[in-house]
Amino acid sequence: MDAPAAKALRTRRPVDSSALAGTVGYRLRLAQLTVFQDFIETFEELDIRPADYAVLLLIGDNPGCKQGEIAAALGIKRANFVALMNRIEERGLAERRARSSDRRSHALHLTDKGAQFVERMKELQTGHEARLVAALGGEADRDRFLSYLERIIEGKWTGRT
Amino acid sequence: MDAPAAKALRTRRPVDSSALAGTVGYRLRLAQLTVFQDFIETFEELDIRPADYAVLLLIGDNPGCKQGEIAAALGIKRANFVALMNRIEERGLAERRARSSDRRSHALHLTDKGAQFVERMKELQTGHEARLVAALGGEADRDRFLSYLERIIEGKWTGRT
DNA sequence: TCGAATTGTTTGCTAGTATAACAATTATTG
DNA sequence: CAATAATTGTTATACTAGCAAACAATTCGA
Repeated sequence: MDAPAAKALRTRRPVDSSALAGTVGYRLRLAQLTVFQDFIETFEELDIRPADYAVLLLIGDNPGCKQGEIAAALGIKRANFVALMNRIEERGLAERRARSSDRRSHALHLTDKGAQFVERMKELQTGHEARLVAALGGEADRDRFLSYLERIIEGKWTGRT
Repeated sequence: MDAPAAKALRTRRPVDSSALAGTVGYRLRLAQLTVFQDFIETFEELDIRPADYAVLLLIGDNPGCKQGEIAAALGIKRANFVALMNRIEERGLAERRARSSDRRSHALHLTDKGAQFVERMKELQTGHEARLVAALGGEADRDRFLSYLERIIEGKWTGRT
């Protein structure tokens, strides 16, 4: 008899998921997963995930910021930000400095090593984004696509909120 | 002095997240979260989440399917599908039937109650989708948007995969 | 000065996802 | 046929992510 794979190809009627596939939300989720996957692979050499990337980028653009400010800008709860920031600090990429004005909060800064790291991050991000834009059809299509995303994010269409 | 809120408005320079916001992946994630949020609110009355919705819909369209087939079609691991299916079965919406041909696998079927449930699901989904399509600008824009998503999902643009 | 608010932190809970191992069953193959 | 391999559902386990509640230290507001 044939190999199992051949048999599978012949006898297995594929599951009909057309009712799901016709849905905007479902395809949006698939697209998001695809992009995240490529993002993760792109940044594998730096051993960071999307959240780390975002935090480092924002600290770089907002030196001296408080933890809560970065967290809020990214939709991360203060409580969950602690472990994230601990990892980043242990890797020597950023640090919490004391502030004279307010001893409750910490001022976040990139280290020199962190600044170099962010430069490398941006190089990798440029490649990732370029591939994605090319897949969309070019700059004009990217803008159109972003416009659609913006209409969804704006959120005035949602039921209760 | 002013109220705290007023002070915040005056003195807090907002965090600059423009480097992140200009990114396709970031906005894609925000849009996906927005849609999921509306989905969850829409289906609150039925007490189901996106995964339950997808499983019930697929069982309805593929009666007699095996657990592993539904799971694979949704990108869910067989191991994680068990608890999901247990909940659905305990609610009396679907059932695992024995098969004479292969006593290893179960044939999944909606119960009568489950079939009614799926009808209500589809009603709610229609409303959710209609709101979303309206936000995008109408049917033509939805098709254009889906086309963009498809280009991303196709995935031929990704680095390693 | 005293109560309220802010800030970072810890702890505990839930959901989602991944792997490994297992028993029962079925398929393959020498 | 008998031994071996593959399939299927299941359990157990772990790890990530996220949320809420509570807390100490500190600062603010009245």
